[in-house]
Amino acid sequence: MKNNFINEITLRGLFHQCTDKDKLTNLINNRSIKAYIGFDSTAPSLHVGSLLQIMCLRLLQKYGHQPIVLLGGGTTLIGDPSGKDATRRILDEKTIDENIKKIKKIFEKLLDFKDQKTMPIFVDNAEWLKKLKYVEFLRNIGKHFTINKMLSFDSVKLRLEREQSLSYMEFNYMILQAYDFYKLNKEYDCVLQMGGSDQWGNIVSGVDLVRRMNKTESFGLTTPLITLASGLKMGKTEDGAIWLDEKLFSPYDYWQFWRNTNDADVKRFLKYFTEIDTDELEKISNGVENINDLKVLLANEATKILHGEKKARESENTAKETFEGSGVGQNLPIILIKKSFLKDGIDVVNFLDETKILSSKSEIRRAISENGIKINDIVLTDTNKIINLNNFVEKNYVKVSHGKKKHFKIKLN
RNA sequence: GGAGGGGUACCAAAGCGGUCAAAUGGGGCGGGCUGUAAACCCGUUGCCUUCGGGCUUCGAAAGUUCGAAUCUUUCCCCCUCCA
Repeated sequence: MKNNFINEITLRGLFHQCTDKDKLTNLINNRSIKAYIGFDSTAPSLHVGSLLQIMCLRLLQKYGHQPIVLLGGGTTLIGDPSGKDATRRILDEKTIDENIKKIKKIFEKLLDFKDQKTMPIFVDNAEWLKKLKYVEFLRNIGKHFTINKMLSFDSVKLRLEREQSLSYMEFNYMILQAYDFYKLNKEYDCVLQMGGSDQWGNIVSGVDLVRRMNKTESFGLTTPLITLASGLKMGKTEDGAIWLDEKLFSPYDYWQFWRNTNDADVKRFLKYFTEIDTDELEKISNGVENINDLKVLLANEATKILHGEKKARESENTAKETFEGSGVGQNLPIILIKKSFLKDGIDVVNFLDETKILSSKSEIRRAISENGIKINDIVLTDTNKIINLNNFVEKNYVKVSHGKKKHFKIKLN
């Protein structure tokens, strides 16, 4: 029974909890609604950690509802204490604005803009938050919040229990987020706020505030917190972030990320991150002999959603050529270096340094001594090997590999 | 405002005059096994090097000393308790 949004997210395992599931189900069966999710604008791109929420928005559109994407220029200035041990780095407004612009572009790829009725609405809460007057705000909004209750929310409680400081600024975050919902409810008739389960407290506060201020019922719905089989949070590590912006993380790398999913996670991820019908999925995963085929399916579908069909195919082919044949994948990242640089021949260390594949000469030497560098698929052992124009005569590129998975084509310009 | 504790590499955390480019754990990277998986095992993890070494790092600056992450002074930042 996938006749509505709630059923489908439930089947896909995206449903965690809802303020009133029956009533909300009833509502969405009767009319098209608007629902919002707020996204952090602390980085110039979203990463896979936000993807689950975005999938929810896509499903929302599928069932004829309209998503509101809130890019939190206002709340980002404050910093959400949820799930954070320490105070976040506070960004300046200019950076946040730039981030918002870039993040919008990503949504343009991920959401559907064709149908006027379900076309996403972008809002920036800086618009209203920055205009707030303190005393007025305290009198009108602040009176609806009790400290007693606020202290009971996990985001606050945990910080206090661990005796980690929580600034007054951060403490106010949930009020501002609640205020966002109130505003969106009032001005856009937005009746649903969604988010990760860590947002529950903030969301419920919003639902409460809407009831008190606008005298209407609104709903909150959360998705489960996705952890990997390894226990790690998805896409959360600082340097290993899987960015959705292709400038930061190429489609091929993105494809590879999904292709390398842990066995234990594949079936779940197919439900979360692809839009293959759940019954269909059941059949496919039961019928498949080699789990790697499922990983390829996942990689293809997930890449398709973000980068489009063509990029997905290209990535698959490149991967096939690179890993299954001894050939060179067509779409391996290409690195250009100046012809003049090689004119007189140069030792590999400097050659590799010029490609910027590794970040220092020490690292290059180390990699070579660990047998981690291949030139045209031959392990490089000699640090003094000379690379010159002759290496580019036969083919117009040299293939350089770092480890088993990172391959590059070096071309001259 | 008063009293105390602290800032060490990507992160956590030891070191408290030389043997410290800095223990250990996590993370990262490479190798092995394998299935481009997990688990496990091994190596590696500041920069440069003619591979002898050289150079710059332990919040910032100045100083003591033959010699400082370690001692002194000033400054900046963080935390805890009291008012």
